[in-house]
Amino acid sequence: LNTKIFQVESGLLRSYFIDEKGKEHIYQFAPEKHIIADTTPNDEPCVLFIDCLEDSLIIQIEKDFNSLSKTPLKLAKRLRVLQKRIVMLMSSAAIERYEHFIATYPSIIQRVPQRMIASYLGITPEALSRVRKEIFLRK
Amino acid sequence: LNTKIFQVESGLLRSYFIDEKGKEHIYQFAPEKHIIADTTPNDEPCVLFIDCLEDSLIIQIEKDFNSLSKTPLKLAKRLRVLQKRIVMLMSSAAIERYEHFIATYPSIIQRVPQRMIASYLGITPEALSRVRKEIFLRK
DNA sequence: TTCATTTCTTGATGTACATCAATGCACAGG
DNA sequence: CCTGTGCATTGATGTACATCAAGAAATGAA
Repeated sequence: LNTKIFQVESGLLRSYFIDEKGKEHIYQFAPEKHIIADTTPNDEPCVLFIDCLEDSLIIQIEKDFNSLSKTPLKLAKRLRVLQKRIVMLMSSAAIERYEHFIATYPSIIQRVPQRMIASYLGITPEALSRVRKEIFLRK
Repeated sequence: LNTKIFQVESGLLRSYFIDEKGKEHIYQFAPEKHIIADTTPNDEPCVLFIDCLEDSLIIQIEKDFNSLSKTPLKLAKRLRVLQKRIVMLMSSAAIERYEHFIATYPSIIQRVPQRMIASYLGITPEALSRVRKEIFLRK
């Protein structure tokens, strides 16, 4: 069921969703200390799937959204991440989103295959490959 | 300064940002009962501008993010909206985003010019005009 | 090692949207 | 009444990315 919030102690999780065409999109990577959740309203079916990318230790920090008064700071942090994500999706080209990603999550680059990063960035693996080539050629 | 959260009692606000090319993108519409904020971290400059689209009555509900324990439910609601927004931006074509918008915010359509809805959807006014024509021709 | 499987890359082509430019259409002020 | 001034529409063209297809490179199992 949805409306659960988890905190990652160690390891790496991801959440992702499947669109109408069957295509998978990674919504979030959650390394150590991050929280991960499907915030779909209770009366709607979940949209996010969550799974482990590495062996991980996870704590369930709240059992539903109606009793989360102890964790507002973590929620505020999530809001910041989501705001930045939306701003990037609306205004930046793929290459800029990738550069922002590696600046923000340098450690994740080495821990997941490129196609997952592409999926997180909202582009195809082919497009990410070309973006990386472009960055490489600039130097 | 940023890190303030406002609740709209009546009227209609928007938040928007300007990208590197000088293009404006509407981040959020906030009609009655909605909350609106720039959740940029305190140590970074604000990215969102907020202004009124109608005469409005606004309450500042928290003066900063470090003392928001009284409003976690509102934050949870915002998280849901943002999650849906990201899912739509990543997986839906402009026409689907528009149809979702009119289903979700039917009243806002009549209250703001189309170019603002286009900006919220992440497309140009021209593209929205064509989307609307397409929907009209389907009937 | 070898073979299988998955991932990454590269090229050719397609498409959804942006951009640019022109026109139409309201509404407000003279 | 005209006449701006912003908004919506339409057409022509451009572009960033997707899709499809093929090969190369990495990864892992026997």
